[in-house]
Amino acid sequence: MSNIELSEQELIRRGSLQKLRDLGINPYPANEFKVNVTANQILTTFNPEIPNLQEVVFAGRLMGQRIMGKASFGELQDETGRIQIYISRDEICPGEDKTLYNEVFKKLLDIGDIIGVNGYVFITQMGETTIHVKNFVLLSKSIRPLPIVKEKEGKTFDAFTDPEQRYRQRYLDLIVNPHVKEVFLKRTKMINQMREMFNERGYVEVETPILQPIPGGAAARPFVTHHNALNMPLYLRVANELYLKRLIVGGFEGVYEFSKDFRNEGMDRTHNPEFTVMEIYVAYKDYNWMMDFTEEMIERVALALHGKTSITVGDKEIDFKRPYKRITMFDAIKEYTGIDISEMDENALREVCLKIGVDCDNTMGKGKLIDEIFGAKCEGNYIQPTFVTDYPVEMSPLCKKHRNNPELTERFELMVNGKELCNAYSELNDPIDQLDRFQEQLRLSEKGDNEAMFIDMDFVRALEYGMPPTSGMGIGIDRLTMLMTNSVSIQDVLLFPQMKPEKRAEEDPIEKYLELGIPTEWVEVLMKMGYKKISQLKEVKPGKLFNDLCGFNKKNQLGLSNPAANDVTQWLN
RNA sequence: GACUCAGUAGCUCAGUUGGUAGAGCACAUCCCUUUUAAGGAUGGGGUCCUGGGUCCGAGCCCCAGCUGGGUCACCA
Repeated sequence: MSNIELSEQELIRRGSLQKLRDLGINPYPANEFKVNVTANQILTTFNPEIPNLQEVVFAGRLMGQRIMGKASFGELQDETGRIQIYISRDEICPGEDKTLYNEVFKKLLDIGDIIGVNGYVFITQMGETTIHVKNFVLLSKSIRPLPIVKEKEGKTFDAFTDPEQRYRQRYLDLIVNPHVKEVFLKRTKMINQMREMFNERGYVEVETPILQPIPGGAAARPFVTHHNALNMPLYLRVANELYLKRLIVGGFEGVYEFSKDFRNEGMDRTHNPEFTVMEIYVAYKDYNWMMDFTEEMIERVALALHGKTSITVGDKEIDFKRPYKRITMFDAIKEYTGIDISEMDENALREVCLKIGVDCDNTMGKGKLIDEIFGAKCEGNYIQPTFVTDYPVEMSPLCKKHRNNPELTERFELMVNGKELCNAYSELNDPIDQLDRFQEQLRLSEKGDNEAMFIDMDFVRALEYGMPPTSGMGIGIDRLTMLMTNSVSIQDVLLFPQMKPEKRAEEDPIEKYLELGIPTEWVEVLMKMGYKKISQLKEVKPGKLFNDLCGFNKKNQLGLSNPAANDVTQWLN
């Protein structure tokens, strides 16, 4: 980047960088810097009566500076928080040479620089726990100014809030918005809790293919890619269900995976094209067992994160204390519409839809119609955790038929805050039934249902060898994190949410300008003035360009010697 | 995908029938020195998202586009 593109503050910082080097200070030293304490440890353990922490070594990012002649204060931020530092000139510079204080600390350090200090901890007259610095060393120079966020009495000033910048430059968000880090620490803690619980029970964490020849296990539009050596299409997985069940066939009796899945669909507050799902499969269990297991898991997560089961989500209070309400889908529909659909056929259901104002069309089968009614009239009402069970067979091609009713399946979804959080089955292990269901999906697909599943014949073959009765459950980790951290957007629980690429203005390479005989220094000027392409340049009159160039030179005090009007004319020919 | 709101200094934001581009913080210079977002004084800093149009004149009005937010639709 040429200097002409930089803001004044960036230029000043680059100047400071050079001055530091001139003073023999390496702004990016290589050696290890051994700290022996964190900000949080200092703030929580310092006791002025002992006193402890009299030889601390600390490193962090300089987030504030209050310079006052012979003595200064600053704030350093490490992973655990912020701590004030106190620096006095004559301690840092005991001799005649006061450069380290007057120049380096006061002028050449900037907010954002990472420094290491050693000294002792004390409490100022104002009652602030502070490191009294005996020495400091620059560990990394920051040449781009940070947004300055200030806080007093819980009130935030000049908060860095632009969502676009926060998501695109998450590193910046994390530096200046400490509460953001909390969300991600909770996310990790949540995942660790779940993993711990599964491992305690002897279930095995596995990894299954992300690149799949058949994108099975869910009905969703996949991302497609191509393998060159095999010359075949491959799909990013939309689910890992069929692979985990193959492992149950292979003799594992409990397997789980935290799985990044990919769906080529719309993006909004609750959908990102890549997202995380935890799926677990346990042999010799059924969906009733899995409901108990799921309750236990979620209650455990809530307790680990909040120390209690009742959590505020938006304007609602949600209690994750088990047991959760269990209701069949038919009863749920009866509860909210007053209509008993349990004996109805497709036509009767379509009439119900018309009567209660639920959109439907002729491509919809029985299962889809029921799903629409449930989605429109019931789903949003389940704020407290509720297991909705026994879905119609048409909607659940991988799920075992209900032991008491072949039109239903042994499936449950856990609804929380009006949305689906978990999905679980007594897994279908009858290979002949499975093939029938896949073929039914194919028929639905031909009928126009673009959400129907692909057929995976190898999976059917695996079932033919015999899969033990198994229950499986999948839970959206991003959605669970949103609930547990009271976040309204999936972007707030993903470190790097998907964004459209930043648009960069097209520009011709410098060589093209040089070919026209334009000197390098003037190419930079032209770029800065907005002539990013030769074609733009060709459209302007030489006289105007000449005037503009000289004017720009003068206004910005570039100190260049102006070209001759004739030269400019030559360039444009 | 539809509708809607927004984009102005490094950050947060003002900007009056359309008439010389503003504030606070940050930055620079100087003065002061144990301060709690902000000591004092002075100063520098702008592609008003981009491209068209209307107009004597556009940050402002009109059209198109880009990026983002919100609502809805879609999302077993």
